[in-house]
Amino acid sequence: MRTARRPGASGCGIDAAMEVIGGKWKSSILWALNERACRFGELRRMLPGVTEKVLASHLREMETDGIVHREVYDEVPPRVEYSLTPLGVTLNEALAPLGEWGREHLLGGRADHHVDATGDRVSG
Amino acid sequence: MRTARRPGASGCGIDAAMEVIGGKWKSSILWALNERACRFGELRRMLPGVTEKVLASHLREMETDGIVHREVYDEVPPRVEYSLTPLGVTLNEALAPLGEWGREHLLGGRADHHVDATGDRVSG
DNA sequence: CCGCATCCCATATGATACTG
DNA sequence: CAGTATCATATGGGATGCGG
Repeated sequence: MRTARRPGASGCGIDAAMEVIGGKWKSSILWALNERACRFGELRRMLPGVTEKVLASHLREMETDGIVHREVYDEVPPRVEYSLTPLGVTLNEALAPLGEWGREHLLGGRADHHVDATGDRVSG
Repeated sequence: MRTARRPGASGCGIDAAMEVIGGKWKSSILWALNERACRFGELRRMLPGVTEKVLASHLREMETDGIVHREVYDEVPPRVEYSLTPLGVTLNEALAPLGEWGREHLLGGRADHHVDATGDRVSG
């Protein structure tokens, strides 16, 4: 990531967007945070298999991209909470159709999914 | 690609979809083919910077994924044409919102884009 | 012209250990 | 708990050359 793929390669913003969500866990993080703010350790547990390094890297990139907000509480037990910015929410919304497509055509099934990123709970 | 990222990582189809369009040039290819069928060399020219190997690899993966159709004409001058399958068209449509998001929020501008992937010319 | 095979490198990702 | 540093590995992707 952050390699700034040559602009205008495809002529639309997909390429640019792909860079933002290009990380292996980016979409998962996005999805996890879509419901509520989470602490570092929480995200770790919600994303089985991700390592601290990768999680931290992705989180920082996403923060740089303006889709994730990092709230630090300098309490005695260190605490940091990550949440989606309004921009992150819009990204999640833009991602929804793709998610549905994948579910429909790839996972080969439309379970009665609980529409989280379709605009129902974009309040956070 | 083809690594079959662990299913259910994020709980929705985004992860699955990401695998289909995960290649560096996948989305560009998709976008290029969205307008009309193209020959190998054409695609090469349309995607400045891509190498034959990568282009061929991506094309094959996309064919395997059922989003690209490969038509072979065994004429004296070898000719092969690639085009989007109906599934590929739907993928492009699902990708449209993401593309718009990227254009709006990343490229920082909504030029009066010629809506190619929004369903206007999904005829082929 | 279409496409594949091989070698090579850059990068992303992962495992582990350590610091505040 | 949060985050960093280092090392190791896997994969993608690029360069080049060959075959149909």
